[in-house]
Amino acid sequence: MNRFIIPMMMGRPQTVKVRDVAREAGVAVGTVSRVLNDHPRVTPELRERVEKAMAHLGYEVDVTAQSMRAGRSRLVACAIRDFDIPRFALFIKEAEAVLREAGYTLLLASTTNRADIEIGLLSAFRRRRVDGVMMTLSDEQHRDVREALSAASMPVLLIDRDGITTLDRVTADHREGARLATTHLLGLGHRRIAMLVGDLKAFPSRSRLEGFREACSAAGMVPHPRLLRDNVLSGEDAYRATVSLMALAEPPTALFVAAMDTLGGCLRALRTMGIAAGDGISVVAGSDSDLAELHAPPITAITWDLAAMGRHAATMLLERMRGDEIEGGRGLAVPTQLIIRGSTRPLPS
Amino acid sequence: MNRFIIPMMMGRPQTVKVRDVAREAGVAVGTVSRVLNDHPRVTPELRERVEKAMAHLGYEVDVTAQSMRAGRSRLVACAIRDFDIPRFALFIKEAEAVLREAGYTLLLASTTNRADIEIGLLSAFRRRRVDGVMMTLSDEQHRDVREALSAASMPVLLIDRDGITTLDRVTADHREGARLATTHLLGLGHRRIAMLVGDLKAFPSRSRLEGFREACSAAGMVPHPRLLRDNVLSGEDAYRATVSLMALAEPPTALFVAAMDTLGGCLRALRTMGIAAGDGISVVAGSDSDLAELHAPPITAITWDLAAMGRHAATMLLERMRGDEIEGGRGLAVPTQLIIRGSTRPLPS
DNA sequence: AAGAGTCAATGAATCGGTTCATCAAATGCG
DNA sequence: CGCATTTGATGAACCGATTCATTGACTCTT
Repeated sequence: MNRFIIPMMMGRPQTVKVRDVAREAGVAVGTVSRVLNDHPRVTPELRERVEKAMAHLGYEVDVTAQSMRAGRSRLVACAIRDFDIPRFALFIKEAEAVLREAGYTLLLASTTNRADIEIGLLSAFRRRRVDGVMMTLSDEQHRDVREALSAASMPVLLIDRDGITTLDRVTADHREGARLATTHLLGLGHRRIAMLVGDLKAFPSRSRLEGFREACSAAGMVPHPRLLRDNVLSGEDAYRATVSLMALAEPPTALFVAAMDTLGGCLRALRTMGIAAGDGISVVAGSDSDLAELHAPPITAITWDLAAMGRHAATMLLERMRGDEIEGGRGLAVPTQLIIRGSTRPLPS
Repeated sequence: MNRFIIPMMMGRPQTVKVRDVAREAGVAVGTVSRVLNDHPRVTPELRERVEKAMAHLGYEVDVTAQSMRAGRSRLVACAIRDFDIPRFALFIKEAEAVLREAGYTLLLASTTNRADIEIGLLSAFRRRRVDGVMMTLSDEQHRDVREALSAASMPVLLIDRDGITTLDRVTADHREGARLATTHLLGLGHRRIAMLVGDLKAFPSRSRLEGFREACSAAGMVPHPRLLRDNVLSGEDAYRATVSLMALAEPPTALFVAAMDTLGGCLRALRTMGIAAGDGISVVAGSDSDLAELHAPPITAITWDLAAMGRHAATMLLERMRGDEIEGGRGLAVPTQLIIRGSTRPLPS
């Protein structure tokens, strides 16, 4: 005898809807909705009946439909230039925890530090009715980016950027960190101090350079332009920059590797060239890491609380999304400190 | 003369809708939708008129509304136990790039390696009508988790987990990596080999232990149970485990720090105790890093291509989401290799 | 007991797209 | 030319929740 062949369930999986729950419980759809949203004026008796029906049918609310009706999505987008940077992960982790606690889900995208992608993402976020955005910018002065930001229609918070004062910003005090590091090197007698720094269009590098220059002029010293290398963004960049610096006729006696996550490239170059950090040359890292701490000798480094940055960013964005009336953009700077280790030594006289 | 006070625009920002575009272009709403979705049968003349109207009004589709109608969201969720792990960031970065290319947006959440959170996230993802999920699991055998997975209603891909063969899995060949590392140590004459490993309920640690045991029995050697430390999940755990191991009456002559991202803690402990890696004790790291490469001496380490894992995971999930009829779950294992460096030396006889 | 006021529950309208049955016009064919 | 077929456009219905004007029942007041 033939068996009927049961066809694969195709297309939209049939889900349980409020309508179904309402029918099961013998109430109106509006009542089910009120139960769902904890409306204060629902009799316990009905509430229980509805909840029983929901459990029985395995009902789950459709967030998409809620979003459409409410005009908000309970999504927060985070776009950073490259989340391959280990320490940024800490920022995201903390921000996500705070946001999830508040009922939001995190959307993630990477901008590759390109203005066109930043603009594209902003519009993609808007199309998704995202409730808030936290992001880095490749160039705060970029005309089209600024235009896209002002057309954003949802709160935007800048991560480690300080150029647009109408927006909320969470930064680290890189200027002070760089000033401390440079002052430390100057105090040890160093004068030929090389600096490896990232993209000077963006806040962190720009303010690190400021701090560097500030310390130099406080010591009555003019930094040598040939010892400044900008656009150092990756380990490979740092490797090349270090090699070329050490090949100079008058090589630096100290290296300030200020860009994030580039210490490895620099140390690799020094090792290849047979130069010992600390002994042959003093080295300061712009951001601390296991690598800096556990290197031999351990590397003097600047540090700050990235977890706190993540928490603050999420909290400030939540306030904006709640619609709190806050005047203008707020800037919050997390302090930086210098951890002095064995890689920075007095210049031999 | 009094000025009228213009009230702040409150509530829902009035957006341009297809209806408005249709009116502006003098066509039906259905036609605008067909232009939006590149329907083949639209005369170029009309298409142009509609596109002009969209540009003129600054129209942007509402992805939420599209999602609701279509029953899919073009969202892919990624939930991993802790994205503070630097190398995982690489996985996510590559996966996100592939997914974005295909028109999907990445949702991110961290599970803290807790089964209840994993279950909660699965249902949150379902409520958001997420199209696909990639995730780690704290315990593949956990009853409730398996139940939640089978009720998932969207494709789920496991990241570095291999226990549920009905699902797609992307793993690294940790077993082979551990086997290579252990064989290497045994070949150098080591017999008291300590192993620091994570949660044995999860695939990576379990299969590392298998590889370790396999190499041991191939050498006719029985590993000493007191030298095995599991549940080493953080740098602090590794620190404590190392200290306690080295304080044994018969301390190990080699340390296999197999858990991810725990090498730092181990090296910190050794430094504190005045033991030199390589010289006093041989050390192998379960995953490579700048720290391993640039340490003095450089640390022998297992490595694999996490970027490729990310790409594969995204690609396989995309195939599932396209609805390709694929039999059962597919398992893809990325190969691991051992990089031998100075931290592993022959046992002095 | 009539009128005013509360309180719960109802269900039609709404959010902003997409789909598809339907229709009109254009084309093909003998 | 007449009939069948194809093509392009139309707009009502729909996706699944929430909202709010409305209704009916009940409680106070006087």
